[in-house]
Amino acid sequence: MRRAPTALSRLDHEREAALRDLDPLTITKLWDNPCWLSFRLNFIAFRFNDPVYRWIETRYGLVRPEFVVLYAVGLRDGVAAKNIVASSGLPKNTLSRAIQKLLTRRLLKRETDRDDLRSFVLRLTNAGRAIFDETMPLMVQQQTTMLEGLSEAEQRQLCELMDKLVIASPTWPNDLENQT
Amino acid sequence: MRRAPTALSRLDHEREAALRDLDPLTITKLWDNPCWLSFRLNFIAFRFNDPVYRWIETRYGLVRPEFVVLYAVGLRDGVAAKNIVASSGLPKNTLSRAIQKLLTRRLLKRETDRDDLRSFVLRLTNAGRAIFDETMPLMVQQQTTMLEGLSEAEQRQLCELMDKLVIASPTWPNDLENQT
DNA sequence: CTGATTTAGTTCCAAATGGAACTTGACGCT
DNA sequence: AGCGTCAAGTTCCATTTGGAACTAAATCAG
Repeated sequence: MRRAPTALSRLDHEREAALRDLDPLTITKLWDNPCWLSFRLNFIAFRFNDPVYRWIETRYGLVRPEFVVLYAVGLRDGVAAKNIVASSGLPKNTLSRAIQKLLTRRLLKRETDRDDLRSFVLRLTNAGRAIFDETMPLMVQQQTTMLEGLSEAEQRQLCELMDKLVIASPTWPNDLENQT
Repeated sequence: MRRAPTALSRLDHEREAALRDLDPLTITKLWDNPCWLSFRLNFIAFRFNDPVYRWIETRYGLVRPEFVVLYAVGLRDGVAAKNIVASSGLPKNTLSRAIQKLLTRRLLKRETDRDDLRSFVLRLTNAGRAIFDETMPLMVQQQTTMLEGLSEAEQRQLCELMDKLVIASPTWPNDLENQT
């Protein structure tokens, strides 16, 4: 027996529900698309990002780049703008402005880096930390909900597979044309 | 034996390379982040999307929303703007403009939908199809390269796990606050 | 059938975005 | 030390973006 009958029918039921709720073009992009990987990645990521950014915006009046900064500094106290640029893919002037905004709102503070006078060390203020601490559990909850459809073992598998991809990523080409 | 020694050392070598090439903050976001899922999704998706969009822009002068339209119509001839809106998450005015641009560049044509006179049926012209046909193999190649670090079995696993997530996605909340 | 509501797509305009130039400091190299 | 190149962050400004209002067609309620 490959799969328990109940599991099968449940999956079929859910598949039906999914096919009913999703736009036909979305279904094509997900299941009839040679580039299934990127579209599924984007699709799943969007179902996480979109609620998070809308929450952050309506609750705290922080727009996307601002929250990117707050979250980054929350995760790793003392980073510089350049690190956020490198890790987010956002242009540095956008992030510069986001940092200014957070500074004037006193959610962020900074001091010049003793080792590199061009650079600043960023830290959250108590108010900034409060937003981070309030938001993190909601984000974790959203992630938990999203992973609930997978068993413990499957969640671990997913984590490991994505780990392998990330580890391999430095070898991937940065340009389409450089593929021989 | 859990893992062949060569595989282990190879992984360690690659892990070291990854840790060396990536910004410290990126490493934190990937491996020391309660919300590992979304960041890894975004990270891997970005390594695909970014080369693709830069190629499309420099090669054909198409910006992101324009290529989103071209790709969507290429995948599924006869879709309407509303489908592209629903499947891409881009606002409808942005897509409206992208469609106008493609129409004037004669990469796209449209006819009114006989069943709904508000709506249009979109199709690629030969010129539009040529771009799609030229780009698709490069995108598939990029995807293949990205998946090369995984075995056949692992690739299938990844595909199935993402499938399950997508199938479950209609049950995920659309708002952070609605979590009880 | 008629009026009220919803939907597909467009237009308007204030705001966000991001490439490019700029400023200041770091890091070669000789 | 002196000069050329590079890097961190900011500023400038033309372009893009996207919320909101709009038009016209479809759908629903009575």
